[in-house]
Amino acid sequence: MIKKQLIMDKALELFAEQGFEATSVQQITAHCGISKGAFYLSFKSKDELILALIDHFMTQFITNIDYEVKNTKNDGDLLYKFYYTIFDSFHKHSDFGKILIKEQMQSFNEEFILKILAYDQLMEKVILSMVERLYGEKIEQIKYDLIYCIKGFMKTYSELFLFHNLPLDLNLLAESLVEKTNLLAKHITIPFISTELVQLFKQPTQKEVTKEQILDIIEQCIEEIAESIEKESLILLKQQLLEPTLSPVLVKGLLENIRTHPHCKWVAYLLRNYFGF
Amino acid sequence: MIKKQLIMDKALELFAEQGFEATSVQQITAHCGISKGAFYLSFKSKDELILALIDHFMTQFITNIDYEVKNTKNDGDLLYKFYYTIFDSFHKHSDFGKILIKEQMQSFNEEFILKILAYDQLMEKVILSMVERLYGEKIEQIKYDLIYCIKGFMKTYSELFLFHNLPLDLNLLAESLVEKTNLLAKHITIPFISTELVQLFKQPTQKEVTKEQILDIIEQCIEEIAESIEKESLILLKQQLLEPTLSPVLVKGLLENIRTHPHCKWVAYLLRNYFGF
DNA sequence: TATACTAATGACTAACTAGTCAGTTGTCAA
DNA sequence: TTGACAACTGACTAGTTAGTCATTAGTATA
Repeated sequence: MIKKQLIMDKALELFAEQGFEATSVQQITAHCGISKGAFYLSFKSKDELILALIDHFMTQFITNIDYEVKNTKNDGDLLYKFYYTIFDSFHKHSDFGKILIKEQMQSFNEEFILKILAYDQLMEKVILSMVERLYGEKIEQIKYDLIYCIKGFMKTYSELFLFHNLPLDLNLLAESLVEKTNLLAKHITIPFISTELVQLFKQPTQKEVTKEQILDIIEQCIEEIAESIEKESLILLKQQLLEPTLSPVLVKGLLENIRTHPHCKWVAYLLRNYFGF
Repeated sequence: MIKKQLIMDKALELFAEQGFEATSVQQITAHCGISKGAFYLSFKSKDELILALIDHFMTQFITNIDYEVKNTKNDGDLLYKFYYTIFDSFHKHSDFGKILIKEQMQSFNEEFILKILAYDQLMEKVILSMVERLYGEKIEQIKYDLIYCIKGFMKTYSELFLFHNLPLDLNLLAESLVEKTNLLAKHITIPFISTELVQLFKQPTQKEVTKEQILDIIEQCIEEIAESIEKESLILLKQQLLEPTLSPVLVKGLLENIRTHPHCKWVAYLLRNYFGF
């Protein structure tokens, strides 16, 4: 397990520099100081490593944003916190950010694209819920344009510091983008992306996660982590999922317990959605 | 020469699908119906092919936009024409557009990155001149933010139709983005990208093209193209470059003669800048 | 028809790749 | 000390890659 993490860390560095395909398993193992065989004890294949990386960071990423959005009570702070969290994550995990921007689309492997696309749509969902909460029905006609503008800001402004490592004033960046977003939200009259247009490319993916799938993931999580409050909470949450007995406030408390544990973030996100928090 | 074009066309299709590295020379030659040896008669290496592709499309691309911007007399149409031309080009050369978005940064080869970066800066220069002409000194403080927002629009909105091939209403798209751009230009008060910040990452590249370099390129161009008005014009322009004798209006006419010829577009762009049109 | 030249071929090399597996090492418990 | 077991190694296979070059096909001129 610790070895798996080592490989993922070191591989990420190389991928960010050279890209997936240009990086060989040889290079990765050399960079880790382990043998080729040891690599294949942790991962079935090179592809599995890549998928694991995507899952690891994207779940972390979306989970953070989603939590921030859902738990900011004051609407006035919401956009600011959104941008701040986004760029803070990008900055902290700049290696993964580079990969994401670089390799975001059809690199070769159908599975990668679908995975990244699915996560991209989750992110859109989070942005959409934020936009709707902030601006209400007034922006019904222009909400998809707004989402695409926000995504545009995220892309161009993150490149600015991902690829030239400049000193970054996160506070100013967030404030600046909040102003831009508010401006667009208040004054756009000519939307380009209609609801019909969105339907046209939203057919695939977007499948709901079933209770059984969540149970599987909890199970896996329980095995992975050591004896702790998080583990106890997970076990109780699993029972709650099978047979609801606890009151909502208790469940919410249990979710708070596991919220920050790196291995539980994704489960926490799924459960929050499942229980309707 | 005709074979070179064939290889570039067919390679582009494969690159757009699979990326540079995932596409082998074998695949390219098979797709062209030629032998491996024949490939190496046209290009010294696989890298040379890629560089040639970048040059071919980027020069075409920037040249088109630059001409459109410089030759639109009415400021009211300028932004509209800019967006229209950009997305029209992206749409027509969607294969190259995909590659550009995908592979825009450090894929592995230092030379590619520098090339694309240099063209990117040329594009920024064109956008900057347009923004300054449209909004004047009012936007002095926010002009770089404006450029980055425009680039953000270009990125997100082009992905929309590059990767899901939807029906595209170019007119509506351009109008919609014109409105957004004007909104931002008029109301932004909190810029993020200061002039100092720009200086920090603008050190490399951006070298001016010398008269001698232009002469070299003209020479090459004259050899490449058949006997024609374009060729005659080129020869006269070359003489003008060595020894200015013709009046500006005549030079401008000669430039008009070569403007649309695919092999001369880049030369025309360089000469326009050199003669100050 | 003979000659000279260029265009084109594809088997070949050397260097790489992902993935395997027989064998070695290290670490425990008995 | 012995035995059992898991962790680990790196030479190995089978395949792909970019690039070369002796050979051949095609064409134009004398």
